[in-house]
Amino acid sequence: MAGLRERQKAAREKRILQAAVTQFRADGYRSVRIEDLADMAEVSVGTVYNYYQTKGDILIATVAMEVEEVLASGAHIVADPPHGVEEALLALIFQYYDHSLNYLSKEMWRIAMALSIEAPTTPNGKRYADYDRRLCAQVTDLIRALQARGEVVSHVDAEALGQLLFNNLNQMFIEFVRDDALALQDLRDQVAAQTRPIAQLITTREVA
Amino acid sequence: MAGLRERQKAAREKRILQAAVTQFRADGYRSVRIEDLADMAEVSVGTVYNYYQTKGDILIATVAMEVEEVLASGAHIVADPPHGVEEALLALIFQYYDHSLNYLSKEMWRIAMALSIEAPTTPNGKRYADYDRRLCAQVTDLIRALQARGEVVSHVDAEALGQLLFNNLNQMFIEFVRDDALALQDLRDQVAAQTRPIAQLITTREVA
DNA sequence: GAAAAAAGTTGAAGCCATTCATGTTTTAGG
DNA sequence: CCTAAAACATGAATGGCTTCAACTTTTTTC
Repeated sequence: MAGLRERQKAAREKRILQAAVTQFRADGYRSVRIEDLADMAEVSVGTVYNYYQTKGDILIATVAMEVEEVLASGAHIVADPPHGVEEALLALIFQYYDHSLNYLSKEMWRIAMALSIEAPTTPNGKRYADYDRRLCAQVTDLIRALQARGEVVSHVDAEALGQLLFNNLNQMFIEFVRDDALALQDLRDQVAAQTRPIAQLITTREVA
Repeated sequence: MAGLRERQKAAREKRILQAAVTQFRADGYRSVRIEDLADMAEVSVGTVYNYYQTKGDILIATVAMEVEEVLASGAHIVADPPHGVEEALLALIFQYYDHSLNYLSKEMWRIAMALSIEAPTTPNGKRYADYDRRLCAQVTDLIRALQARGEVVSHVDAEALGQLLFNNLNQMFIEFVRDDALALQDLRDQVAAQTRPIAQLITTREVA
């Protein structure tokens, strides 16, 4: 069985993360001070820094929970995609989008993305970049699956196309979180409009 | 003629910006303190803040110079694109890329991008977002020009495709500046691989 | 079960972007 | 030219993230 020390550590880390998820959503990342988290988690400021290297680290930890869920949902779609190239691609993309605000606010996404760009060599930055890579791989995998089913023409480069579509959906997501006025439906509509022409171009044609 | 006050103001602003360009490149944005810029520009810290709202503002002002040049170069290509869809698209994209490190370091780009995502409602954030919009419009314009010349099939949605290609090149540029080890040539190769298949798909075929 | 060692906690101090009350320089009016 | 008003410069003070030397608690050893 785990020693006392180990249990206390786990409990403290959990309390800090819980405080962060609650406070960041309620008051906004910026106005939450480390001292607030420390108070709510009933530890000292110094202790917060024993568990997380920076304030941004705490945020990334909350983002990580969300992305892990998104990746898991995405895997189901890749394993058994809907029929039709457009339908399958949009199912995966919309899955990402619809999930994205479950635990996180737009502000939290903004800061997390900014961090990953600004400080790419930190553990945080790498972690976020790695999630991007896995999401991108999932899009590529979907295209491969559609090729295997004969729905996508076999001669297109699945990897290049997967990257292109992922980069687009990712950039559009950035625009979505940048503008608080933009609704999820707007995002869906725009990305659908961008993805559809590509879907049509790569769909296998009946050889009449 | 301009009054003394006006001339002094212009001179101070110029000295501050000059100090910023020099110091940010030499020592890195992060390690340059406002006090350093103030010293080099021979003004006080408070004065720096009379000319720029935040440290990020000063950075964005340096980025703005670069982007204006890039847009101007891009306009030439759009006005008279090389022949061939792939050639024309890559000419424009590579123009952007090759220009990008003239005055700015990768770190400066990273911070500027992070700022524009993190604080989208500030004048800075909006300014950067606006540059993105203009660059995107340029890609779209190029596609329209190629359609007008009959090189791109007329039925594709130039705007949707322009956005898709721009989002891709932009995202790839983010990855480029995120990784100090990545060379300009790597970026060019990767984006070429992603753009080429699309170029082929939208190129007008001879009707045999 | 007592003492030494290991592991972890603590909060005051340091650092730096940013603000603001005060002082100084320039302009405009007479 | 002199003065009032406007515009601007100044740098000490503020606030919040982060660090670190001193202190506690837990574990290990005998």
